[in-house]
Amino acid sequence: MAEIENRPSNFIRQIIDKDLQSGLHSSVSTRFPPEPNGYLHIGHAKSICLNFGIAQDYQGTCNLRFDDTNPEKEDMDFVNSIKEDVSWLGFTWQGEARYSSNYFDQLYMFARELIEKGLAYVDFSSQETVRALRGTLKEPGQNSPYRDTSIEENLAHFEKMRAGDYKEGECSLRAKIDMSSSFMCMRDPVIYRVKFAHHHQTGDKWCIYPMYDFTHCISDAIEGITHSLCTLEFQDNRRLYDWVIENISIDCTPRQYEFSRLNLEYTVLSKRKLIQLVDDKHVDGWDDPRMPTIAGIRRRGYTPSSVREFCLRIGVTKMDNLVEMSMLEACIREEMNVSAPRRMAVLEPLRVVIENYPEDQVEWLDAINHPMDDTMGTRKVPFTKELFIEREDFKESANKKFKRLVLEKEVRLRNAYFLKANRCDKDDKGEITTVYCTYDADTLGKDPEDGRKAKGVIHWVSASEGKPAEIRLYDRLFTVPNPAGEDEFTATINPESLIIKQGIVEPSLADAPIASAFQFERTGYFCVDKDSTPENLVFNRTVGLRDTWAKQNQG
RNA sequence: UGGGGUAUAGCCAAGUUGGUAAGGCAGCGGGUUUUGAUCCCGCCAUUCGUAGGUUCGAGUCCUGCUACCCCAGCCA
Repeated sequence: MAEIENRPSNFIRQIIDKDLQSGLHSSVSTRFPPEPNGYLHIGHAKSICLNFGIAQDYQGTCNLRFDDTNPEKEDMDFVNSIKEDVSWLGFTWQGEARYSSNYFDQLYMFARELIEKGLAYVDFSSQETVRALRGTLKEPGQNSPYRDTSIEENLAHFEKMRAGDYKEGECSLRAKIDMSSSFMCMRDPVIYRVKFAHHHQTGDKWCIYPMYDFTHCISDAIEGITHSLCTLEFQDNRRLYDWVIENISIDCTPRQYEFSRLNLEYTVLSKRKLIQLVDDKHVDGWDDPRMPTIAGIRRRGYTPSSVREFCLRIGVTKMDNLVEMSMLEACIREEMNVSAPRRMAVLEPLRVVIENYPEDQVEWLDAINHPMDDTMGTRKVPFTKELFIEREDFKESANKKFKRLVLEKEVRLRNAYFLKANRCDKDDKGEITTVYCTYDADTLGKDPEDGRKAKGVIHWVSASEGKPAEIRLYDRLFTVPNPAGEDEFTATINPESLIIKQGIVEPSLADAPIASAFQFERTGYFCVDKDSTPENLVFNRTVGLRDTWAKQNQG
């Protein structure tokens, strides 16, 4: 109960509260209704969390319904991936997954009912004519010459449509509403069209398919949906939704409410653009970790609970929005901070030789797996004469603000000893190749007795015992906050959205299972990519650690 | 004067009968720290798109204006 009280309310929950209090409804039923013509993305997650979250909190139900009225664009691969993604997010739909196509027979009969009431007619006008007669935003439309065909003839035509006697585009069934309506969707909308297409659910049974506006409301009513939640662009369509429900014989009155869709900075969330990114090979596929798809963010290392938390935090309103990426990142950092075991990994290795350390000695030092959680225990980390440190953690000279290794100065090697840099080698290009150091054997697990202080703490990995690993670092996919607003959004793709490092990781990481997650101390949260093998370890950086120092030094 | 919507901090967002602007993210100070992380402490809207009006009192009510989003698929 307390959990429910902690849920942020929103205008939809307030409507539900009222409907429950007034007795309009005694229980709540929602549905998540994707068209199986693409992969789900973080925007869908918002809708999923809304619909399933309401069902959970009000002890109601939420159906998964595939809005599959356009077979040419849909297929089973998409329905399967959608089921997988909804499940991954942690939600369970009521009963079996539904399909709008389950209702094709009923839909057909309701269409007949409309014809019988004189509220629908078969129009043989060409699509061009239909468009021309529809009028414009500011001018009313004109009636179709087929608008006054008799009910009997319309019934016969519709039957012939179903029988396959008419070609695609030859005619359509239109609701007879109002050609002068200020709502364009009410100007005698097409509700059935001819399509000789194979359907993934109904096969070749049908050659006419109902349109969204006719199908959705009826499907909701059939399923007993009380609150039908969709995005803002359907606000006008609500008039048609209500018109259909009012004019057919069905004893359920679902209500549609619209909320604003999610927009996320530095990415795109439209199906068309996502398809383009994949088809034009700007990314490696639907599950590329840079993609805002559920599959992509999952592979990137986001957890279901972090995505749910994000959806909770962004709220539900009717306001157009462009949410900052930092909102999403904060959710996964917060979770990983408490759950991810710490490890050491060097992304860009620089060789360190400890001159006063025995040649072939390997010391297995204890390292704590989590600074705030003793139950996560410890592990052994090998310490040897040659180590790798992060290239950016060493400078020949630096100012006081540089809390890392500097010639003649001392730092603490994380989980190990104090280390002092004596000199370094460079190649012909002036690039530092090796740093020669000495360590203080009396500083393991304690500070030096003479009170010396380390300039900082840096991570490291044994050169001989560490494992090479491919480390994939990701940056925003686009260089502008709102690529969708550009003339050609692909022109703003960030060429450095993926940077691959050949790093070295501590040996305990060698057998980490795919998808397992860690904090690589000082560099971020990482997970094992599906490409990873024992011979070729691959890690994805989910998100970096918060780095106030780097920010301040950017100017 | 087509219609439908939306305007509260850099971003997201509470604010429901008018009573004196929640919270989160980001940011900024300071403390702790063997992660420049975490954690802790403090700061961050005299003002709610704008101009008027009503009122003792307006983010909430009224009027005008402005900006932005959506609608002319046999897509959803």
